[in-house]
Amino acid sequence: MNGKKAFLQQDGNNLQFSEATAEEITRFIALDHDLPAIMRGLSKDAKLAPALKAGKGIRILRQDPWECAISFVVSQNSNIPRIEATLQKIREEYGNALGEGIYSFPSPARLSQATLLQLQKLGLGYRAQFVKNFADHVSKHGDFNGLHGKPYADARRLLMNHLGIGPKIADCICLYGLQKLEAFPVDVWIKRVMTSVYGKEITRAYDVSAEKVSAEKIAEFGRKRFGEFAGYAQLYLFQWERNVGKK
DNA sequence: TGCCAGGAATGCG
DNA sequence: CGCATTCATGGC
Repeated sequence: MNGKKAFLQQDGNNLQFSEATAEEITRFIALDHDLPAIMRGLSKDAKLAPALKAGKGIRILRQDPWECAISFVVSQNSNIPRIEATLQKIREEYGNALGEGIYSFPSPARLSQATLLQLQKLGLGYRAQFVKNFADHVSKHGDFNGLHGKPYADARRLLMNHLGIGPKIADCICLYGLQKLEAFPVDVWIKRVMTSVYGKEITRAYDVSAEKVSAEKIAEFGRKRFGEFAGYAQLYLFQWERNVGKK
């Protein structure tokens, strides 16, 4: 976090942390999001309420936009264990050693020094080219072109100009990196849970069978249905769907 | 052991 | 546009 290591652990209602300030922790886990108010608003949707209840307390993090972007570019068409392993390799290979086996996430300048071949050797597959292009661009231009100050729709569109960033990953960057809480990323899990929970409504809204509706339609549906905190609805639905079948 | 993975680019009609 | 195919690799 912020190029340093930090430790955080929850003990009941008590949050314990070290090697970071309360302000840093508060910012990272976004305690400024008024979760009770957000839950009150979203739970007016009776179909969403079970997911909210099951995942009670889950929060959207405030991640560094750069790290967030690379992380989600790496995530595309992959699985979570592999994604975590790959990101760990990137940190070990190009980040700074912080002790205790912990490494910082590399800066854009540092990561752009990696060659395409080196990135491919980390197991990135075809995503290596996307990471390379994006690292080169950000290290050259220095920022995200002031994306923070732009409205959600503009930020999303600008992100999608980059190779390897489509609708879903742009939405994840908007949500977790830029704190555009109305973003509603649609992946395979969200597609599944949305068609099973809101199939009727989606069919009515778009006049296509719920199974055939495109990801972009579901994203639009989610934003309209859940409003300014659609991203929170997405997160709870995602967790809910992934935990189906588990205790 | 083949199917699937927190998708996106590309090409086609 | 909207749809189908292709992409590189590892987890299970």
